[in-house]
Formats: sequence, structure tokens, C-alpha cells
Amino acid sequence: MGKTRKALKEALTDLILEKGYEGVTVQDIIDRADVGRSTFYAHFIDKDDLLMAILADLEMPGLDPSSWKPDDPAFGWTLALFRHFGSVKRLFKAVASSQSGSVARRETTARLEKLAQAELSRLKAARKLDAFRLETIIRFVVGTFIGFMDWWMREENEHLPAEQVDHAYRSLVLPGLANVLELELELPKSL
Amino acid sequence: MGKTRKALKEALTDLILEKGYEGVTVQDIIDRADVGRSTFYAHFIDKDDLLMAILADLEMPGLDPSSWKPDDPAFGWTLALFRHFGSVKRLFKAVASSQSGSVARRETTARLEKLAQAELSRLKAARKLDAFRLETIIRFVVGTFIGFMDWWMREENEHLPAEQVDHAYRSLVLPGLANVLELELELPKSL
DNA sequence: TTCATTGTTGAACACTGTGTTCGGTATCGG
DNA sequence: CCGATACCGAACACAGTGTTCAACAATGAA
Repeated sequence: MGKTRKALKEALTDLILEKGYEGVTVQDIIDRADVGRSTFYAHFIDKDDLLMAILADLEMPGLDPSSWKPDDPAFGWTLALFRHFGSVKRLFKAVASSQSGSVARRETTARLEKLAQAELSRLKAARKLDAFRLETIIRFVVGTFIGFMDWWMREENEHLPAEQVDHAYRSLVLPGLANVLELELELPKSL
Repeated sequence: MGKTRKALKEALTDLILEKGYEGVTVQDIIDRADVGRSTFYAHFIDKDDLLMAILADLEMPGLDPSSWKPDDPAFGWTLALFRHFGSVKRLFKAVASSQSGSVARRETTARLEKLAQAELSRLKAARKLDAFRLETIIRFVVGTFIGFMDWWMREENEHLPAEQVDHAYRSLVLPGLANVLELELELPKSL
């Protein structure tokens, strides 16, 4: 299992939440994990590498597009995503919040873009739109999703249930999608 | 006028565009600006301070809420904003893109949030919504705006006219606003 | 038990970058 | 010409990174 690796991951996770990714030094990490300096470098190339290892623990199970049915509601999986990230809040905050290294954030964004990509082709949106417009839309869907996650992870909003966050997300984002995709989507009212 | 200050600002602007904010060292800056090390620190506290000085050159003239009329169209100022940032593209890319220090980005976000704040109170949205919902909406408006700027500033999209970017922005963002604010807005179709 | 393997340790080191200090030089208005 | 101000650059102390190495500990198979 790797006791040392685990200790290092937990140490970095804690430290990021305490003082932000940039502010954490390798010395801080090995002190917290009670591990020798050379041991750190025996396991990870550098701080970024350790962060990516933590990111790997943030898998998105059951959210792969292959399980979607053709007649599922459009973007019906957003609630599942919010729920999942909510259940590993600590990890997500450490790894993908604006406080963290941009490496991990880019990785997360890239993964979500694949999801959105798959969804749009399932909806046959590609028929009406060129690649350029598709990319714009994907960036919009993912950018706003991460924006909402950031906002949710702020201390004042942590207590909100995933349902409410998802509802807010859908109220603000789906109307725009319906507009440009010329689709009828079930729109949540108000906020 | 400050010849040295100007040289330093231009040096950092260039260097950020070449290799990203994080990758630029003080040594790089003073070499490029052809300025002594101690001179740098005589003018600026550190790299972040210099970045903030560049940010100050990115003023948003004529975009202050005090000039708005009560019957202006809702969010009618977005095009002016896109145009303005487009006209100082280099500066904006250096200072507020995802490549740059998060300090300047936060500053920019904060300024835009004030704009959005003012717009929402002009629209009397505050009557229907509590502070919590208002904040959510403001974050949405500003987050998406910066997202579109980021996307516009990418090399492949640089050539796009501000009008097209604004149109895409409005098509995707305004419908959501109309939905939650229960307002009728002029919605641009398609993309 | 013995032995080899594998993981761990911490000190020492070279290196890069930061921010300060200080004596000396250039420039320019009055 | 004087003096103020701006600039220069070498030297320094400091913090952090990533590497190396000889020694030590733990484990498990024969």
C-alpha cells in the first residue's frame, strides 16, 4: 500500500488547506509526514508530482460517458458530479481549487472537457455546429462548472447541499445552452 | 515620467508573454530592461508589485457605473468592456490571463465584480433576491466574462472581433440571467 | 537464524533565486 | 560648478530545491 506515500499525500493535502499550495515547501511536507528528505525524492519527482498523485485519488467513478443512455436528459449527470466532488471535498479543495497548483487544475479541466465533449456529441449538437462553436460551448460548460465548485468550496458555502448548488448551476447555465443549441431543456426556475 | 519604471514594466510584460509569469526571474527583468539590480528594488518591492503597477495601466475609462442611465439596456456595457480589453490585448494577456500571477487576476476580478454589482442594483434585482443569490449571480457574470477573455486571448482566437466575442458571451450568459432575474432581455440567437 | 533485499535516514553539497547594502558614478536643473 | 537625485553592480545573507552517499532498519525467504 505504501505507508510513506500515504503519509506524504496526507501531509500535502493538509498543508495546502492551511496555507495554499504555493506557500508549502518540501521541508514543510516531510516535517509533517515525519519522513526524511531523500525519502521524499525517492517517491516523487517534486511537489507537483505529489500533487498529481493526490489528484489520481480523485477519480470520478461511474461518470464515464460509456454508461449514458441515448435518451437520458441533457446534462443530467451534473448532479452526480457535484455530489461526487462534494463527497471528497477536502481532496478537491486541496487539488483543484484556485489555491492549488495550476497543473492539477488544468488536468481537472481537461477531464471535465472530455465529459462535456461526449455529452454534446450524444446530443448530436455536432450536426448543427462547427468545431469552433463546439469548443466555445465546452469551455463555457466546464468553466462555469469549475466556477461553481470554487464557490461551493468557500467556507461560507460549504454547508450547502449538492442539490442546491446543482440547481443554481442549471438555472444559470442551461438556458444559455438551450439558446445556442436550439434545444428544449428542462429549465429550473428562480434560484 | 520615469524612464526606468517604464522600461521595467515593458520588460516584464514581454517576458510574461514569452514564458509565463512564474517562469520570469528578477534577473530576467533587469537584463531585458538593462537596469541595475538595486534600481529594480528602488522602484518596486518585488515582482508582484511590478505586476500590479502594470495592472494600474489597464484602467477601464468610461466604464464607471456613474455614467449609466436608468433606461440603458441590461448589461449593455459588455461590448464596451470587450472592446476596451481588446485594445490593450498585450497588457491584458500579461496581467490578467491564467498565465499570470493570481494577485493581478484577483484584482481584476474584484473590479469587474463591482461593475456587475452596480448593474444589478441599477436593475433593481436586489428587490427580489437576497444577498446570497446576488453574490452567486455576480460570480457567474464575472467568472464567465473572464473565461471568455481567456479564451479570446488564446492565439487561435486573437483575430476575432470584439463584437463576435461579445455576441457569444451574451448568447450563453444572458439567458441564464433572464431566467433567474425573471427579466426580459434581448437575447442574441445562435452563436 | 542468516542473509539479501528493499526502504529509510539525515547530513552535506551545489545550485538558483531573492532582497539588502553600500561605495561609487552619471545626469541634470539651478 | 554644485548638489540632489537616480542609477550601477558587486557582495552578501538567506531560503528553497534536488542530489548524493554511507549507514541503519525492517522484512521475508531459505
